Amino acid sequence: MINENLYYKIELTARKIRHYGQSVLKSHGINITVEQWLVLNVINDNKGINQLRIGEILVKDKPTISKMVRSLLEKGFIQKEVSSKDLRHYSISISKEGEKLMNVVFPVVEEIRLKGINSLTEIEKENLSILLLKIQKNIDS
Amino acid sequence: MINENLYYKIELTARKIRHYGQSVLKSHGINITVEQWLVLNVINDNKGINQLRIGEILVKDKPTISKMVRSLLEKGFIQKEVSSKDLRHYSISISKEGEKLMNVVFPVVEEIRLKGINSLTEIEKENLSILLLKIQKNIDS
DNA sequence: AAAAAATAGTTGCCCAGCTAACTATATAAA
DNA sequence: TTTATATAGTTAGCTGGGCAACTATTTTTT
Repeated sequence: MINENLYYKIELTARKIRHYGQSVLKSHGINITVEQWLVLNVINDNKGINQLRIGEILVKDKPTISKMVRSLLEKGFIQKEVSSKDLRHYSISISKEGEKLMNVVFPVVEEIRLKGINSLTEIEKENLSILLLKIQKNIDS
Repeated sequence: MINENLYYKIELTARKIRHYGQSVLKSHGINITVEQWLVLNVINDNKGINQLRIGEILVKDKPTISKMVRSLLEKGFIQKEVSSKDLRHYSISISKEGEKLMNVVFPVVEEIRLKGINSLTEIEKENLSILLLKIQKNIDS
């Protein structure tokens, strides 16, 4: 049975997390997707970052980041200006609107994070992390 | 950092598995997606199944299954006929082409499965499974 | 200095997955 | 029996993510 397949369990868990996260954001009237939140978070941690670097951090490709940056820009949560040093780059940073949003979203994200992981001990979390990284490493090699 | 987030590790692992799986299928000249393979597999295990039930097994919604069934039908891998008992249902089964494909794909899927999981002990796999289900259960509750 | 290669980003096309609204059939209630 | 409700499936619109091909700037080679 497919449901006993370990890969499928990983995939399904990821999907449930995303789904749950999205529903909590929505219930708080927050108008961004989980993925957009991740991008916003990276930009917040790395003022003036360029798109390629965002992609490296989140392990997403250029077109994906391109589109997400555009939608965050349209929503007014970030700023994007051509880098003066190298005209191929853009320098991306959080806008004031974006900062306001971050403050609202942070506690909600914490609520989401706790919901699924709360009942795991530190050791369990560590184990889970190690096992996932082991699988990733096998695949990458 | 986002990369240390446990949710993100689960999500990233899932994405890497899918990506790797897709590339191996492609390298063997197999013209279906990983997701389509899952659907095909469920149909193969449950002759005459209807779409809703496929969705229940794979935890996917009706529109998703509807589209995937259509594309598998267009590729000639499955058959779809209205159920005589209840005209709202379709009865779906593998075609001869589909069976041929299954025979080709099975060993490839096994190769994919082993690549990531091979180095885990039975206990590790069991642990991983338990931890993932625990998270799912927390989220569902 | 001119040609070739590398880099950052965008666009277009396709599939997966979510929501909401819809059709059609079957079942339950009034 | 007619009306309401439940069920199976489809369609449409949106986002995420994958690939390939493209533009526009560097940087490297020759």
